[in-house]
Amino acid sequence: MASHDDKGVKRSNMDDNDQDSKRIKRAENGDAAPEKYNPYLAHLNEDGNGNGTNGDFESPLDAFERHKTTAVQAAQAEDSELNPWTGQPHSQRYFDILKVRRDLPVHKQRQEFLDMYHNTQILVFVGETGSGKTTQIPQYVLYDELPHTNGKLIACTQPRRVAAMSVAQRVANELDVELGQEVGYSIRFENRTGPKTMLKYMTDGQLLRESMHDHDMSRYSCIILDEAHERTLATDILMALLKQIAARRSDLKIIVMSATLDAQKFQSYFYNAPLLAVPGRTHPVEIFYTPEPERDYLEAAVRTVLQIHATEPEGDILLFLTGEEEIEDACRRISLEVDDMIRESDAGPMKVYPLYGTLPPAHQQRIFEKAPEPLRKGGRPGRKVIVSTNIAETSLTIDGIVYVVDPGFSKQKIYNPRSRVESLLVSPISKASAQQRAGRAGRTRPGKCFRLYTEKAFKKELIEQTYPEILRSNLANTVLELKKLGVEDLVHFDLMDPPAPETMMRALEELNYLACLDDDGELTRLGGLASEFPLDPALAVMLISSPEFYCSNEILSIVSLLSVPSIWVRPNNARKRADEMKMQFAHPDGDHLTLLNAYHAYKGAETNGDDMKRWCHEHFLSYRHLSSADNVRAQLKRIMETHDISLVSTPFQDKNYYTNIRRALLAGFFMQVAMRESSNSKVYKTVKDDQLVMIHPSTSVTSPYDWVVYNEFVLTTKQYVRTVTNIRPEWLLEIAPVYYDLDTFEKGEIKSALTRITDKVKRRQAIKGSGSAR
DNA sequence: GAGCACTGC
Repeated sequence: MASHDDKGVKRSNMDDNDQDSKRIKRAENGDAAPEKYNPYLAHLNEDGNGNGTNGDFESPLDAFERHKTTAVQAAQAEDSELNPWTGQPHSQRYFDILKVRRDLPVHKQRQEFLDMYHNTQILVFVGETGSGKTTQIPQYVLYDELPHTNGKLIACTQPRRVAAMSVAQRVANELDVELGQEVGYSIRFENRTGPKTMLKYMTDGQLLRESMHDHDMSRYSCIILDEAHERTLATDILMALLKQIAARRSDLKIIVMSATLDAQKFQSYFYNAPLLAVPGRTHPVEIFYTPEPERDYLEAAVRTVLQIHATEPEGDILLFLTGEEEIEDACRRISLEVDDMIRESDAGPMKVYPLYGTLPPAHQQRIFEKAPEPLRKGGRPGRKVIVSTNIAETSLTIDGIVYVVDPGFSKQKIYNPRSRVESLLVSPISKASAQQRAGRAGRTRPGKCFRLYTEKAFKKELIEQTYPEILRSNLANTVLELKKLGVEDLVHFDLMDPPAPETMMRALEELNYLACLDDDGELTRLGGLASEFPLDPALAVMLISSPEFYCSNEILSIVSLLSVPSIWVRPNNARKRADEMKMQFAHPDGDHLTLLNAYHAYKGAETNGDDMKRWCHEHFLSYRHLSSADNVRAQLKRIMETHDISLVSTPFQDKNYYTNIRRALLAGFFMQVAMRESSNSKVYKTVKDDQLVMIHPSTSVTSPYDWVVYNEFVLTTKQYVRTVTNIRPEWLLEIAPVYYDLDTFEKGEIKSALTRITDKVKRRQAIKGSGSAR
């Protein structure tokens, strides 16, 4: 990100300078001059991409006054022959889309929106699905902010990349401009904006990253936070930051957009900002509850789907379950039962589709296939049922769903600051989630939602909103970001839902041990550097320290591989072969080293000119995740280069090649170390936390030493440490002397083991010393 | 001898 961000900063300065000179010129000519005072339009003549447009055109916008425009004025400009932003003739498609846009619920309230926008700095906007807020509001702002007059951009954030990309494309079409020109988007790995860009869709995390180098967000005149009700970590931090920035920058406007449920909360958080609500456009959904609680929700879910198929009219079904295994199981059971139904009672055909995030994209696409035809002419209609995780609640919308089956559970991340463990737990959903799920049935016509819990449970037991991410996460990364963002006082940083003090303390403690924060809580040089990387602090510190261990190239690869989903593919019907393939890459001393071997093999085959998709398939490796790791690696490498972190390797023939890497792992992960309970035991105890753990069975470590460093702690049926590598305990005292300071170490087996080792090392050194003296 | 809800930088 460093390189293109640098460009971004330079560019915006250029624009500003450009703008200044134009502004002066404009002042000389007086306000009426319709001359080309538009820095964006000026490029049309220069860069050769302007299709020969003449920048000297009379735009209806010339008569507009910033923050004083009306809906009528804007509509007239939109109706004109020539595009007011580019001077190009409007296409027929433009007018076709314009007609549709004017039919959106939000359109009726354009003037009302402008009146409010003109009179406030912060505005809360509430619009349900189908209101058109994501595409229209930024355009209404565009016609009022007139970015060509001050060179500042309008930003609209989204929690997900796909949304930022697809909405930007849609709005570019609506404005009849080319994507990446006047309208663009910016997401990790892809910046499709240019010197002419006025409206920029971006991920919330991307705006947060940007603001680390521009604390006032000075490039923007208006920032729109969309889908704020989702309460992502990035959105929560942005809201608190924007509250502060708004006090410093009276010229910055902020719009917070949300679905209805929590609107008042946003309003009061932003000093009782005015609120505008626009109805959505959805069909009614009838809700059914079970009279009695269900003992086995999976069984009940399968039964309900079959019952819908047998008794309800045509229409597709969406069933929400919690995870891959459960979904595959349910799909099998439904398919079997439907076969029986067809044989026994002449039911229509039903196609069953699983849907979850780790499913390859090509398989995900299958859910959009049409429902099957009746088995014979005039037979009972066919339908499809999609069995999905929460991914269908927000990320993916499927048209044609008429029936939703909601057992009321989802897997949620929870964080326990005491044990410092993040884990996934099947938990009851919130009322807001239940409503969102039900809404999925009413997108194309009136639908039905079957809740597999009682109405009483819905009212009394479900919480209103899912807890925001900030309350469910390890905040080490966030605290580091905030320090870099210049937030001095974390305790009084005005977050909408402040996390537990213990979570904050844990994060500060962790960053202090990593030497990212000093004892006064101030950002150190290392901390500043670590915050430049889009990584967890431990990974960043490991990467920054790796040149000292002569293996930064290798650690860079390992860090990238640890930053993407698992590269190992293990299909249910070929587990044994997959495990055998993995053995080819296995390094006896560590899973980190095994990952590295697989990556090197991958790069080798690539250089060989092999068909990489095929190669990966043959070797049971995920092409998707390996190429994504490659992408991450390139980004991290750029950041290392900009900060003069050298890329070095120990020669592969050197006997210390792997030892150096194993030692470097400890530079970041010295807090994630476990010691074997006794020499024959399979049980390990984690350092300082004293958790009893086993090594995850997926490991390739054949003969575990008494000490291992681990990448993650997973809590499932048992407590496991996953991705482990053998280490020598004396390295700990050498590489992390503060954390392993025996004077402050709590009494126990680990302390005594470490004490024995120190003594041994001392003795050895004494012998060596006396030996050389002789 | 297990199993990755979902995002994001």
